[in-house]
Amino acid sequence: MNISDAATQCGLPPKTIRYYEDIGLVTPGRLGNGYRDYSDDDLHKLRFLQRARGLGFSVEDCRVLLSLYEDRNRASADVKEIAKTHLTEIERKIAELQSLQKTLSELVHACHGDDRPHCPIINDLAR
Amino acid sequence: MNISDAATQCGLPPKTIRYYEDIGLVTPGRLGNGYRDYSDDDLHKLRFLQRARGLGFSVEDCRVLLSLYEDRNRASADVKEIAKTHLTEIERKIAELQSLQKTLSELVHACHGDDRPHCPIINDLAR
DNA sequence: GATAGACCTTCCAGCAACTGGAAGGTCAAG
DNA sequence: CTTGACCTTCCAGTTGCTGGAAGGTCTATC
Repeated sequence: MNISDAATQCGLPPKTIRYYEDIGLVTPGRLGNGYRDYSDDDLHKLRFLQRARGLGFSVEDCRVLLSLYEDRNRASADVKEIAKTHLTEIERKIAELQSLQKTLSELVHACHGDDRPHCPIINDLAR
Repeated sequence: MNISDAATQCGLPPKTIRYYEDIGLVTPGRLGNGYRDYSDDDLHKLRFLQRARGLGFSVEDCRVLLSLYEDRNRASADVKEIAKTHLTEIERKIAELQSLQKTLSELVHACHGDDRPHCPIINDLAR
């Protein structure tokens, strides 16, 4: 299967799929004309990557997850550890954004938003 | 005032301050020996940038906010518009992260995390 | 005056994870 | 036999810094 069909199947753009090959995540075979040729196994890995990236795992996490995916003797503890660490990071980011959201929404509410120069947002930034 | 003192005053690393000069945000004067010399006005701008970046505004937003900060005839509506757009974006990110958080915490809970290979996390990624 | 250490300068490279575009090869249809 | 849609590689750009190298300057001490 060529790259654009593979792209359609896994939901990743061809550019991204080539990039994943560059960094050694999924290396397809090649046809005589030099075109990439994706096997079912390659497609499974690409879909796996698409899902894992969609859940916000870093590409390096994905690399490890992919190797665990392929390892029939993996310990689920290894997978869980990565996911837990990632989850903690997500929760940290949520808290950080919620704090920004609170401050910003207060400022936005306090600002009249008319044609006059007085502006609590600017005043807060300048304090 | 030299760059490392300015850095202490505004809470930004010297490298970042130089970078802001590179991209035309705050351009200090120079002493005879070529060293940067930060005025009070420069310091106000740097502190403004530090706050605005801390609230998650992009550097390009900061550039506009800084020009509004310096514009005595600004309309507060222009400031409010930028802040509102940014706020919306933050709220979008929070929602996105909360969705990831929900999915991931379910998966983490479902995974035994022992030395056996069975793993709901991997299974979900591979589905 | 020499020297050490702490500054300062510029410039170049790299991070994450792609994305866009150029230049050129290949293939199927009409 | 040409058109258009693929494919290939390679290089550059994105965001917002950050690290490091190579070299100049300043101050204190010996």
